[in-house]
Amino acid sequence: MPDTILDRCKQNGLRMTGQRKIIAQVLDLAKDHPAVEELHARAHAQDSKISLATVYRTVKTLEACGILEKVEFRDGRARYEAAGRAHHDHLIDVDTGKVIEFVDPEIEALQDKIATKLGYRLTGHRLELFGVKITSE
Amino acid sequence: MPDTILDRCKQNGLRMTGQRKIIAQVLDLAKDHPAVEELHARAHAQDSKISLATVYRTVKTLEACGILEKVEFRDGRARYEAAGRAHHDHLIDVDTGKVIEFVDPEIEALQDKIATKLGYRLTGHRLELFGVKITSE
DNA sequence: GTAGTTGCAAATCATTTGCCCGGTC
DNA sequence: GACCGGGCAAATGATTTGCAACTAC
Repeated sequence: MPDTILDRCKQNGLRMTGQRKIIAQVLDLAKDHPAVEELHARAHAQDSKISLATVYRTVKTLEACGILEKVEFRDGRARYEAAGRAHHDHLIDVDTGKVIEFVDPEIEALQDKIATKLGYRLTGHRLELFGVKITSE
Repeated sequence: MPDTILDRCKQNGLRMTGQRKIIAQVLDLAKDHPAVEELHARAHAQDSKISLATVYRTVKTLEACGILEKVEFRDGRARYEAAGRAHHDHLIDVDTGKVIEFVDPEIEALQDKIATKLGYRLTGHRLELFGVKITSE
């Protein structure tokens, strides 16, 4: 079982204030991909003293530490997810906005192969598939 | 040789004003992926009467017509490229910001297969690889 | 004790829009 | 000539920042 966000913050020597603890917990519990505004709403529910600016500052700090990864879908808002988990990609339901995570070893290998062929070593990648549910019509 | 942006605008029954002609030409000549601000700079160089708002309105119109596709890299600015060309993906040089386009039939097929396995029919996709140039060290 | 954090409000940045004028079909 | 498109400046939405008060280490 991987460390919690809180653990990883401590490992990075971050000063753990009350608001950071709450934000870390919200992130740990989030099974979806909440935008910053949504993170703030959840954190604010635990402690009404947490400001939106603090949430923005915190996710930015955690991203800089490599604890979070920023993902941007098509709605102009940034979302964050825990980094360092097994790599995975996203399939986005264009009707509902629902995000489905998946991993496919074949496609991972292919991405590396392509980059190498082009003379590059990958430092990151992002694959987003947009689609509609197949209905048995 | 595919139609020019101007041709495709006419085919879509768009009213071709002077500013739209210039913007279409700038887009045809662009071999890179200029952000809107940059498109405006180039168009403005041809006719100093073209406003930024017009460029925004024009790219949005062309996107709605399926003439352009919006691509968003990691700097928060929207970029556009001609749609309807052969599908391709992007490799972004993390040191220089340079964008390399590539196509790989294997990865295209795999994307479809994965979506189908998950119960979806693809309506769009985006693959961005971030990497550093391999130097013969 | 002190440097790192926070809240609040004002500032930025990219993008959009209202309004009224001008040009295209 | 009607209607769409354009310029300008003000509005918007997401995110950032200056500053003074606060707090974890």
